Amino acid sequence: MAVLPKRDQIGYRKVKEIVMARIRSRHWPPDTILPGEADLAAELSCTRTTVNRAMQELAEDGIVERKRKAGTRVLPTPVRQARFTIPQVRTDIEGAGADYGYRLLSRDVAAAPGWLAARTGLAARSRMLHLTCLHLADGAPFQLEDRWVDVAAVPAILDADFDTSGPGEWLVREVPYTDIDVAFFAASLSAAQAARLGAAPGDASFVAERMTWLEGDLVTFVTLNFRPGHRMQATG
Amino acid sequence: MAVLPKRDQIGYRKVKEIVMARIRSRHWPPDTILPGEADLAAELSCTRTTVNRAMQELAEDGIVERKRKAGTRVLPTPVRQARFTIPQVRTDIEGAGADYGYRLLSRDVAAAPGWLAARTGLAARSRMLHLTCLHLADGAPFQLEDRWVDVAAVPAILDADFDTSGPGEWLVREVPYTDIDVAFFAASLSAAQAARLGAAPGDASFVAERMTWLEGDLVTFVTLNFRPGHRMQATG
DNA sequence: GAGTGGTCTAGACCACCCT
DNA sequence: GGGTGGTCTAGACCACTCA
Repeated sequence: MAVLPKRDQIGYRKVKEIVMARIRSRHWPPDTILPGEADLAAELSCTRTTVNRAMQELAEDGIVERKRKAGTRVLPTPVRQARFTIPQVRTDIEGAGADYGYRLLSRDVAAAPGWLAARTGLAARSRMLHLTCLHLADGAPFQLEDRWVDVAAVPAILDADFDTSGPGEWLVREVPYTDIDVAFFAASLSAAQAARLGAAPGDASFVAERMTWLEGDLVTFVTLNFRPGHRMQATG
Repeated sequence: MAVLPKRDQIGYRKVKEIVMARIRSRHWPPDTILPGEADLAAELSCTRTTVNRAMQELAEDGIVERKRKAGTRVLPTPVRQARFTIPQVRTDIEGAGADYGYRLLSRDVAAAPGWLAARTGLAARSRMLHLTCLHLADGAPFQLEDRWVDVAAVPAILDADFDTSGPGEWLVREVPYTDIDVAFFAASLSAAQAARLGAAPGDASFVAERMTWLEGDLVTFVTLNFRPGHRMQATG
């Protein structure tokens, strides 16, 4: 992963480091307009291309802001972002060294309920496949999945078999998508949910809610209730 | 933001589109080894540099995997990642169009408790500043903050005044950092927490836990309890 | 050993946007 | 209008890794 500079050439990683150090040391305090790329390139004896790449990454990292004529400005509050891999339950469980298990709880076809249509812009009477299933880690309930799939967008879903593996895996394998919206929140488990997760009613559950889109049309909406105690890690 | 290609030149954005389309249409199914950069460049009549940039971004997006001698491979399950901006409570509240309010609840200096030392690698007797405060939106409790700051790492913290604005803002303004670890989970509110958040004991609260590091040394550890019902959005 | 991606140079034209 | 960043070309050398 780490690539060493060949000789004593200045690379874009080194440029990034130098600029970051100057920002952190307040040599370039917040709101400072940095020297132009050409000037920096001259100072560091490299080409503008190299400086450009470094600065573009700093902009992507939320450290600086760039505008054509205005130049590159140090952001007052680094708008740090964190990334996390979108939870894929089998991978999560096996990655933790546990055995993955799966059970289909229910399957039916129905019209989209009003709340779903309202939130996603679906036509109110859209035919949806509604599935609920349970994912297990080492035999213990881990995550409860409640999923809606638009039959019009994914006709083949009606013929798929979800008795032995979940719809998430099938969808990610078979259906293209262009955008994902994710939200996370906490909710108290209902009696029915708690029973399935082997927890107590009212226990706090970490919930992920995901909408998947293909060119502006909803493909699937899923609510994932994790067993109490689950943590999601991210790094910035 | 959107930059148009100047004439009918092929740009890296266009290359990305073309490759993505071929992957989505199964012209290049999962596990396919793509043609080398030089070949693609020839086919699309552009330089290898342009293809390289496109492929690097696809790799960063989790669409393909690249290895030097092995070439570029289409990932079976796109390892999509989502990003979110690290919560900054004042920005969150004001961004939602509400008035931001703040109250300091407690302030004391103490040795690091055992659980904290164990989790962060701090020396067990480190002197820490321990603060709790409340952030309000339109006058209503929004988030309860419980923060520990290493006095050795940030001596100036003892002289800072947190009566009218929170330690988060002070730290982000005054103290450099290199890494952040974030975790999210759900927890039931204790009676004391619930009273401060104007909620009921046992209500499910969304919790963010953040550790901030400077070159391997802990700067601050903070636990943020959001009022029940709070949602965190992200986009992939 | 040899092929593939990683990165840099040197130079150019252009789009955007502030003044 | 003019300066700054955005992007492309053409060519080169090298590092990594697989066979």
